[in-house]
Amino acid sequence: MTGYWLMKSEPAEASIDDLAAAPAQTLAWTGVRNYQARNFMRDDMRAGDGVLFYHSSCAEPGIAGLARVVGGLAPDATQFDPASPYFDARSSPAAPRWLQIDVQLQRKTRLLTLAEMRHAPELATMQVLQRGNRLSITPVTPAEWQAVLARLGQA
DNA sequence: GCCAACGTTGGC
DNA sequence: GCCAACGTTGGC
Repeated sequence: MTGYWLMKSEPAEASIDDLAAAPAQTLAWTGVRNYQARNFMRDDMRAGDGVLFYHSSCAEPGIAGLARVVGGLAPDATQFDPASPYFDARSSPAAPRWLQIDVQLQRKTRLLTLAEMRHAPELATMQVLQRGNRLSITPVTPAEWQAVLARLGQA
């Protein structure tokens, strides 16, 4: 049973092009500091799961590419680094609070903008579009995944 | 830069 | 356990 996810990243920090340029086109997804999103990584995300790579907090927010989870669940290294903006003084290697997981590029797509997503009736149920949603990782249903691929012309 | 919405913190 | 204050997210 393959799962599907939408993962938000600020392109100024990690864009789809950064993912494409990374070794093995794989990045450790660090910086998640929300328990619900962390629990998705810990409990529900599996190697092989599909990922919609979403650019947030930028001029043109939207889905910028497709990726997949490739495993590598581990304590998020940035929580122990005092120089990192993601440093968490209340975490410790003995009892890490935050996790990272490895994500590999599948392919870059045209930008499916947030505006277009909001106008697409078949995407209206997507959690990322719900009012007040702030989660950086949200589950995507198989129907929503297929609808996104269809809209990208890559079904 | 603004602001709505949400999660977390901490006093009680 | 409640809830007000605060900080963060993220679109606009």
